[in-house]
Amino acid sequence: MPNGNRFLQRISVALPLGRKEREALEELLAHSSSAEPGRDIVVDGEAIDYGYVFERGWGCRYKLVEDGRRQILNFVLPGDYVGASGRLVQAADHSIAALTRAELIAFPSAALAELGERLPRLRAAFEWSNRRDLAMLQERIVDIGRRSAYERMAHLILELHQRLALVGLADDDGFDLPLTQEMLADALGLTVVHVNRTLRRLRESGTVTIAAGRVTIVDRGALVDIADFDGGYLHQMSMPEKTLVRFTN
Amino acid sequence: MPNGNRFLQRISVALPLGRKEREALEELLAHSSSAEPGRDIVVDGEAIDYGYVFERGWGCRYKLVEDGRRQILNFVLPGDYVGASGRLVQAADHSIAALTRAELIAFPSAALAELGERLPRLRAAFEWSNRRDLAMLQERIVDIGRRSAYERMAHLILELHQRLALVGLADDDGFDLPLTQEMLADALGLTVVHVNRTLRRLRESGTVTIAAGRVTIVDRGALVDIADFDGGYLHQMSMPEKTLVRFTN
DNA sequence: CGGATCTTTGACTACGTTCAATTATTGTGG
DNA sequence: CCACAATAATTGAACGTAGTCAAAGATCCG
Repeated sequence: MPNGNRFLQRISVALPLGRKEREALEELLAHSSSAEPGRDIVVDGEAIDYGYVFERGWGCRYKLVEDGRRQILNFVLPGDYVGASGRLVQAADHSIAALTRAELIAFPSAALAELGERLPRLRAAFEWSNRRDLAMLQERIVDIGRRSAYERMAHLILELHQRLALVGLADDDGFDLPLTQEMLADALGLTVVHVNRTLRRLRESGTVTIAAGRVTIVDRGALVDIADFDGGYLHQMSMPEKTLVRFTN
Repeated sequence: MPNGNRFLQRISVALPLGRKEREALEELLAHSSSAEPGRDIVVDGEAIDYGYVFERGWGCRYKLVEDGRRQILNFVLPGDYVGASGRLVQAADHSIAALTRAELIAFPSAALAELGERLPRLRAAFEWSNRRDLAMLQERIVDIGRRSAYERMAHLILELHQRLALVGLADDDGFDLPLTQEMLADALGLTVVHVNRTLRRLRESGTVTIAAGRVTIVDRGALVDIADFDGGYLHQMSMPEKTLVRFTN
């Protein structure tokens, strides 16, 4: 399987790329590498010259506050693009880390922007990716700001399930979750202890089980109810056909 | 003062636009209108054909959860652009409302995208705006997820102060704040009651006073300490000159 | 096998919510 | 311009969700 495939697979859900775009991307590919769990790929405040596609493994975008507390902004799954987009940003405004062993492809962001100049459809693909990130961040704000720990956890599980399903990494009854409870806590704005108790409650309610790195969804309907979940924000931003044709060269 | 000025003023902080871009924007201008306080400008889930610049007045982007609770994602200040960006989204993934009487300019998003096709520098301006929104959302997540009510409030006050200062709507010792405590609560993920108590604490600590629609910053240094504030995320994404020249036609 | 990391549980604390009532403040029609 | 209604701010008391501190199991991994 050639490099860049995961990303192309992912992006194609919203916007099928033509041969021209695919080829250009392949050429652009700077290098692929693998990152150890815990390793920072982008560091908050430092210059950022590359964008990255996670081909395998999980990562997260996060920020630290003064006293060392961490807030995870978003989990990064296989097929996701992170890092520099466009030529606007020179310093990263957050960090990106690998949470598991991960395989990445790096694209030099300057060249990527250059390429976007010539290929509007490719540009649209990245725009789509940005839009999706924005939508997820917004949902996360609602989550943390206005939902209880219980609802939040249910919501996150459903979001991950849906996102993973889109790249073939989940089946109907669950998915592999390579995250510690501390990572969940950092994403949900909770403490580890409370995450643990929340998971127990969910388990005892008979809706979902998390154990041994595996999430088993027992009663999805109940979970959706708890979370007030509507996955629309995860793909509503797909390209309408009317718009698509405009990009066809 | 011609329409679009606030926006041009705002956008120029990051990216001075040339005559060509200015003229194109002026032509594009669909209509300007004013909105009553509380009026929805964009409704979550509905089609969205326009982008809007707030020329005067405050607004917010928000989402509702099932039971009616509201989470404000972000405040919209004079000079800010909101709404459709690019051609990717057809249905809004959040609502936008006027919080005070507001004057807006509407741009048909399709035409805007069209225009962006021809004017890379204009496109970059909107990209900059999106980036900034993203940065603010991220900071809001950290705020709500990992900071206490006290810290959060201090942080919001400093953010608003800085943003308003950039458009000449604040001076060193404070700014006019046309928000009710309920709006603050909805933005910070708190209840009205707790916002009230938090404001009292801040007042009693001698750092900042909020009364009669006016924020008076007494001790900015102390406030920055409380909030762990670094305003970098609000303008770090300005265009470096090296990049700027590339856009000069 | 043994150390480190992660999970789980208990007891206690506290930040923030809820419910309720009172006091400003604002806006509007008579 | 006042009266009255509606909205907003403020405070108290009781409650509950989530945090803190601490310790014991479980699991992972060299």
